[in-house]
Amino acid sequence: MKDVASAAGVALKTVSRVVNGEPGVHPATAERVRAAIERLGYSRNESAAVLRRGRTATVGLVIEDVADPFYSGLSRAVEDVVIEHGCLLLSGSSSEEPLRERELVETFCARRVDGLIMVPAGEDHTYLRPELEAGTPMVFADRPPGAGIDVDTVLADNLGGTEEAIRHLMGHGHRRIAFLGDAPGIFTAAERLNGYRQALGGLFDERLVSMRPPSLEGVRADLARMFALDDPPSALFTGNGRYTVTALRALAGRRMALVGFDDFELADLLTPGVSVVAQDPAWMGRVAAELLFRRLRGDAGPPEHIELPVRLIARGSGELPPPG
Amino acid sequence: MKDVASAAGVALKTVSRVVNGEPGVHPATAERVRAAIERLGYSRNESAAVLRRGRTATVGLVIEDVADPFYSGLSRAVEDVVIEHGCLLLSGSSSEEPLRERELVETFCARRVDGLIMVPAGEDHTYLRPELEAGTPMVFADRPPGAGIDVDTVLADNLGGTEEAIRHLMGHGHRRIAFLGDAPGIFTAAERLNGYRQALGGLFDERLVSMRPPSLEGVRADLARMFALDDPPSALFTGNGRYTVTALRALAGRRMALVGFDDFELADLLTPGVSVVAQDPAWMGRVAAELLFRRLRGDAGPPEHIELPVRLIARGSGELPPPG
DNA sequence: ATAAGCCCTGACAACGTTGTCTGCCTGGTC
DNA sequence: GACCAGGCAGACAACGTTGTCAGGGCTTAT
Repeated sequence: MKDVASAAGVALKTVSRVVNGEPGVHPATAERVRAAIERLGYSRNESAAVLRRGRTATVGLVIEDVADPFYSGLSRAVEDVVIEHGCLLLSGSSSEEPLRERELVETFCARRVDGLIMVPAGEDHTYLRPELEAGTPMVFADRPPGAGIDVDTVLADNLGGTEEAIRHLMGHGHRRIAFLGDAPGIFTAAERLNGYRQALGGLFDERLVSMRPPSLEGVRADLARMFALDDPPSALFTGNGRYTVTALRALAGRRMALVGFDDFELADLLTPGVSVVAQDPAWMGRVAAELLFRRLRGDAGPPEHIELPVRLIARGSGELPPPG
Repeated sequence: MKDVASAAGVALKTVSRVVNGEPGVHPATAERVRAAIERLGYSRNESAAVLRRGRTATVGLVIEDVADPFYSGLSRAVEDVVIEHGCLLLSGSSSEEPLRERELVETFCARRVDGLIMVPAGEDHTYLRPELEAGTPMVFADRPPGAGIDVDTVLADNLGGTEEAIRHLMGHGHRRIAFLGDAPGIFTAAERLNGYRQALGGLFDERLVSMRPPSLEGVRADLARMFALDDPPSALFTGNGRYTVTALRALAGRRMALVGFDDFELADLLTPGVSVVAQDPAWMGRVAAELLFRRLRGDAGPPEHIELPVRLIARGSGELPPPG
């Protein structure tokens, strides 16, 4: 910038003014400066600008795993909103590890992101308090923060969606419905289990519930255990997209009624088509990002808790009758 | 930091030393400083550190679309390597628009990323020259840069993989094999078309080639046109994962030999299983990122051009015989 | 002709760090 | 007891930008 200034024969500040499009610069001077910029291939050092201005025009996003279609869809939507607002996105995957979540958040904060969108992995977010008090807006998506922290959240209707799925299966004659999902420490898994339990009422049977990390072997073993019961399940509810796919693979062609939480590509092309409770990750991302930018524009209202509806898509697998 | 210094009763510089783990600080003093840091909830302002040190510990990644499984897999691998090296990842999706690619790159450069990994959307990358001369290392992944720019690239064996796929179909008796792929301006699409052409030799027929953006309607129309020929295709080669899925949907259950480029989730669960030429996006991302960090460590050798092998996975759809 | 006012430009400090250099103080040695 | 070495701490400048304020020239009105 100094070089540009001397090349154009003006002062540093004038170059700064031109670069920032500030008014009060003679058009001819501005043109001369622009020419010098072009000639020298100058590009402003954002770090210095950030240091001086205090705003980084950067938003941090912590998700569980970009490679998971649910989160990559959410990511993309967040990114689009962020870019629209002239900002950039720093993102990181926590791999469902609370420590990595925390490291990511702290690194983002050290870089002074203007705001943070996160899908939490841990259950304790009190470490965020200093940052929150410092005024960094945060939005939790997909899962709420742990106890003691109250910030904006955007969740799906996990409970209602699961209830609807279970009632759908019951409507097709099923009474023995198994539940396959993530560890109960994960909010969405716990919430979906609640929905399952509520919808089943007295039909609930502990032995038909499997909550564990989604490995093919594990799911296979748990299914085998359930099928060995005197009164085995006639239908299956899977707690998220990964489980649905894993379960389909573990079933190995065995025909069985199934409804999964989360829609996924090709669900319609399998035989039978896989019925799902669909949420819209892009919508969730967009809503979360827009909420964040509202905060950045100064909206200081009380924390908002948004719940996005989900919808049941019947494709065949959920409409199979029980055997016999 | 100033506050921490006065709280601990030491000079600014001493705090800086403690924060950076520099030697030459008395353990007791260091402890006092750490306590003050803890008490005040201090966290270093990275922007200032970056300004002073000149390195941002940030890597930029430009891909086509994070929501695409191929790129999200690549993204995740890049992210892991980047984090491993203590850096952070700025990422953006170009949506296959050269202008957006350029904007992203320029924004990343203005933020002084230490290095750049990109899947280019445009065909002209001369705009990168100033940045390259300024010493910012770059690695192109999946597609090479446009003419006149020679930098590190990591590509898949598009040509060989496609040849293998076509020969596989021919080995099962097919002579009329259609090609469905992206616009020929996209490197991978053009390269795969070359492989198709070479493998077919004299059997090549212009009328069995469709290259266009991947919309269901478009693919459907092109397939209908081909099926209406006197000598319609008996097999289909699809030029990437999106086309494979779109084609499966457009075929609407019509049984037809098919091999697609790119593996995808559930390919094995469809009936018949979908045979594919699989590349490994995570591998590509890892290789690209590691190459970048080698450059960052000072390796100044000539640009490397790495080609990753692909492999044909036969699952059934590629082994269907021609009708009759 | 002088004063007032406006438009444009420039000097300077500050943002929060880190690199360099200098200096103090302690402890050991002759 | 004096000197030297080495460990530790601090003063100061610099990174590249932007906000503040002051000033110079030109126009316009009195």
